Amino acid sequence: MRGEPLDAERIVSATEEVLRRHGPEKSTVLDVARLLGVSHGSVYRHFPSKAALREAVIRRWLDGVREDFAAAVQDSALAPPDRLRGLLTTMFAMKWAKAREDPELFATFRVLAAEHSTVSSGHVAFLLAQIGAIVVDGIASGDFAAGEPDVIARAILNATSRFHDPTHAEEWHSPEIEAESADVISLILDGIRAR
Amino acid sequence: MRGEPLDAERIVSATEEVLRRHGPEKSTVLDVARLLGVSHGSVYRHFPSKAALREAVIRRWLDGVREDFAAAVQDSALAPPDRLRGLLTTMFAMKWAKAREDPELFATFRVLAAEHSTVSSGHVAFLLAQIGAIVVDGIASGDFAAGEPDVIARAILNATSRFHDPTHAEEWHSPEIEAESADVISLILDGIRAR
DNA sequence: GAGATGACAGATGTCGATATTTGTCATCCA
DNA sequence: TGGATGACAAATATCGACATCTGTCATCTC
Repeated sequence: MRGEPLDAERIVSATEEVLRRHGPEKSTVLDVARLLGVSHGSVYRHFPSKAALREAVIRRWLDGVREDFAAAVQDSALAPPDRLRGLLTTMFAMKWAKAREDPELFATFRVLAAEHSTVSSGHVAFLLAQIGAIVVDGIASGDFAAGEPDVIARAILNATSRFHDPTHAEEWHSPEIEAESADVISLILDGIRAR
Repeated sequence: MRGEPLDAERIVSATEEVLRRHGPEKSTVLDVARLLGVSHGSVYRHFPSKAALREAVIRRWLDGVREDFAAAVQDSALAPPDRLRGLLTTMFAMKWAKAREDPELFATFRVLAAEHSTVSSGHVAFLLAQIGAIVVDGIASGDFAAGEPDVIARAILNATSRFHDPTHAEEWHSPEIEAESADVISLILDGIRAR
């Protein structure tokens, strides 16, 4: 750990590791400094506060999520309705997988996301844009009824919050969650389809 | 308070009052006994545990909510789509009003409801039945497309969780919540409408 | 004797004294 | 001279002694 130059990137990685080990309550910047083999004063040279450091962690984490997500929903040749179904299904499945494979870590990031709502709402904006783009295509192709794409995209995200909002993470353990999400997605697709 | 016979009903009322004053964390059965002017041993003659007492409170509270709700959505002469819109709008408005007019008390009942999930799921079953009845009518009248009423009712409740699930109570302060709920309701109505 | 009481043990909560952490900064050093 | 250090004050957290609460039950009262 020692030797290499100390930059923001390494500090963020160390912070992530400390959060992973100790959770959000018990993580201190002293822990981060110890892990890096430096004094805590050095950490404060790169980040103005503990809050800023945590924000950098959640920002980087969400950047990664967006990257994974974009890769998983490469725009296929499918028609907009199927693309939308695929996007939502993938989005839910990715969240559920993360929440289930490491609930502690997921809870940790949930705390950080709540602390830094600015970063979270940026993430929501990204999801809205992804959905909105498909809605625009669908309206253009005549698959979807005419309407305001932004309003429709928001309604879709709102109607599926139980399946993607981390607030509902506990409910994602239910074996019925997959069937229930499929039913809601079908309901939505019927709702926006052209008549 | 003294003098009258001590029955379960009076104990539940006193408990509600104590919860209202002190909140769920600080409420003790000693407080309840004090308010009633009896010893705490007497309370334990009527309820086997503090948990059972709290459960009785949340049960009675939800009974009241159902009564108010049933009164507010008296089946009108409207067609099923309008009845469904009215039911959902009323349901959300009632919750929002309660959460806003006394957030502390609402939070208290939220804690109790979470503690006693059996009671809560009974409440959900009631809501599902209300929605399901309208769906059945709508399918019969030809307003709604054919389908499994139970599945459809659950999908409707799931798609609107952001607007009725107390987990989202903080978000209900947003001025956009009303417009967003209206958009989701319209999306749902379009989704179940016969083609 | 049906119902209320209060003493009691064990569990849980409170509170102040003590220790740790956050954030700053004068100093050091390569 | 840019970057790291650790002493420091103020804010937070931890801990154990003490107080309160939960649930039981032998006893009392009407």
